[in-house]
Amino acid sequence: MAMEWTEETITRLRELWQQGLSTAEIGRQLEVTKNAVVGKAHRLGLQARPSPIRRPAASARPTVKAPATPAASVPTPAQEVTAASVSTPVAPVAATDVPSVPSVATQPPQPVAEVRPVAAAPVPPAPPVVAPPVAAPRAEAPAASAADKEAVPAARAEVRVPLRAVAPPAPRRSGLTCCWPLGDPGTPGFHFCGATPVPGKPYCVEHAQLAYVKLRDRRDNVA
DNA sequence: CCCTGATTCGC
DNA sequence: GCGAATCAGG
Repeated sequence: MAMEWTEETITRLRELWQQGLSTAEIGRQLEVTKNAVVGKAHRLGLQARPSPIRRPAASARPTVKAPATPAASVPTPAQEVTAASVSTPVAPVAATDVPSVPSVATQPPQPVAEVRPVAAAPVPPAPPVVAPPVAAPRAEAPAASAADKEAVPAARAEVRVPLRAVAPPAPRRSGLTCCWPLGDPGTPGFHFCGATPVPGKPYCVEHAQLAYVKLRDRRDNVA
C-alpha cells in the first residue's frame, strides 16, 4: 500500500468521479492508478458508472495463484444503467453586461451537468470576452528520430481541462479573472482563483499550466 | 492497438 | 483497506 487516501484526496476523488471523469483521468490527477481509483470508488460506495463490460461470473482468475474454481453459475446482474442524457447546458456566460456580483455564493446553483471530458475536446471555459484560445500546443520538429524511440507521436496531442460544471466567475468589465475553480462546488467555500489570467486564456499563469497539460504519458509519469 | 470500468484476491 | 492483475466490451 502506498496511497493514504486522506480526506483531501477522497474528496477530490468524489468530485472528479461525480464529474464523470474516467477512472484513468482521475487517477492521473490524483497520482494514482485507475485501479486504485476504481477500487476506492467502490469502497466508498460511489455510484458505479456504466461498465463497458459484463461480469456475470468470475471463474478463472489466474492472477497469481490459487485458481480455485469450483463452480460458478450466477444469474445475470441485470444492472442496466441507461443514463444517456446528452444534454449540453453550456455555462451561461452572459456575454453582455453582467451584474457586478462576482460572488459565487449568490450565483444560481451550478448546473452540475455531466460534462464529459471526452478526449479531443479541448473546450476550456470560454473566456468572458475574447475568442476561444484553443490551446494548440505542439510544435515539435518532425525529423530527428534516429535513436529516439520516443519520437513524440503528436497524433494524440490533447489538452486536459478541469471541466468543472460550473460557470465562470462573473466577468468584471474592467478585468478578467482566472476562473480556475477552487474548493467544492456547491459549498460555501467554493470560489474561483480570481487572479489575472494570461492573455487569451481563462486562467492565470499558474492554473493555465495545470489546465493545459498534454496527456501523452498515461500509466507512467504521474505527477 | 487504443480506450473504458469491474472484479478478484494477495498483501 | 488497498490496488495490481486480470478480464472484457467498445
